[in-house]
Amino acid sequence: MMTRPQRKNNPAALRLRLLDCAATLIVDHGLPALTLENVAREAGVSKGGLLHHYSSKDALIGGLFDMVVEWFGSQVDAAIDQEETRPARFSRAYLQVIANIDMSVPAEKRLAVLILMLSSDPHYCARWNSWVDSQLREHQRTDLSPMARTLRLAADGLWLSDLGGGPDSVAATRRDILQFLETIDTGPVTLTPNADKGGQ
Amino acid sequence: MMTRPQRKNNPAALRLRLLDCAATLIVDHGLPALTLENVAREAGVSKGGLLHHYSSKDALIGGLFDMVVEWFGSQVDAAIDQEETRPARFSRAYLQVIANIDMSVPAEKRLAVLILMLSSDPHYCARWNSWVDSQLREHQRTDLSPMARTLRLAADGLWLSDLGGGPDSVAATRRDILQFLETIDTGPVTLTPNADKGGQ
DNA sequence: CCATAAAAACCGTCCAGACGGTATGTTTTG
DNA sequence: CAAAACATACCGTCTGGACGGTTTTTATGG
Repeated sequence: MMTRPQRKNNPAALRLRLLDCAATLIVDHGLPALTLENVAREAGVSKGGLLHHYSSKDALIGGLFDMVVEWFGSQVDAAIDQEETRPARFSRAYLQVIANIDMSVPAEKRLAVLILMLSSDPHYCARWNSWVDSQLREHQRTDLSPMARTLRLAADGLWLSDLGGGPDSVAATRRDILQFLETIDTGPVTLTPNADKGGQ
Repeated sequence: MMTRPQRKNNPAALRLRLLDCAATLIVDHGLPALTLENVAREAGVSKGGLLHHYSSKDALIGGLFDMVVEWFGSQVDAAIDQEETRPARFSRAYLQVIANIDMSVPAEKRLAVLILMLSSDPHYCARWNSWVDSQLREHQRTDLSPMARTLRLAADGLWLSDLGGGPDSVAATRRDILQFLETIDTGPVTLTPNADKGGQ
């Protein structure tokens, strides 16, 4: 009755494992550690086996990118406020997901990979931007305010800080920041209309 | 009377040019483009010439790091609010410097390099963190608030966005964000003490 | 149920190119 | 002329990936 009759070799699982090992390698030992041999060894297969599923290193990285973006997207979707009308709905979820990342959990290390890829390859930068744009279009009613932007920027900063183990990666200070961001949320969101210094 | 009698070969200038070319290469073509050959060619010297001044690739990157941090530090110092008592004095300057970066100016591209280095090498992460820590210690009277942290986080996000040409790298939206951050600055900075949801 | 053939999954080896670095010149400067 | 500033040639290593072989799975037909 099982859909997968439990074969000895499980290609789908191996593909996942390959991506996970690649992510782990990058996070734990930096980008240069991402070699085909290392990934293959870590996943317990030969280089030939790896190249069978991902016909080139670029294909592997591309698959990794897709996986991470999809995972992040699903996390944000799950964290999105139910209240349809709440301002910065998407951006708040975006922040929550990033803020709640626990780098000690292997699966969540994946997200750190994204920063690496974004900062390394302009190509993935463009793909990431287009993803964010599409999400923003989807939530244009709630997430085009400067506050929403600020929330996302702070999230990105937190994200970056996570990677380097900066002072903001400590749980306590992180709670303070989230609390503060909540106050500016529920606070006076309307910009003072007498902002006159709008030069150019 | 001039201190540098205009020699045909100017080692000091070449060292600067080497670092600048390295930065430009990284920003324009990603980290993997940073090879000794590329840097040397871009700077118009041979690889031997490059290795004469920076005896290894690590030495080159280290010099690049030092240059960028020093440049950023001087920029922040110059942008620091004169008013001694103003809250988030340092963090606001930090934000201003990053927000005013014009990536079309070659010299300012250097800053983008920092992100790359921070996200690549834990070693430079630590050095950067220690720099920030020292600055924070220096401004502990004004820059330890959650708001100050938030300002810096948003600045980092903006910084990251600059690198990838994200939606927040546009000058107009950037002005909006800065304006918004100013409002939360002058607004009610005191946290509501009845924040009870401090679970975990 | 079994035989068998084909396709998919996987392995181990080898190679060309790139890259960091060395060693040894050659020119310029003081 | 001595030392610094550069150039040229070269080497060892690593890595991506091509290639042919081997095992496992699946499809087919009786």
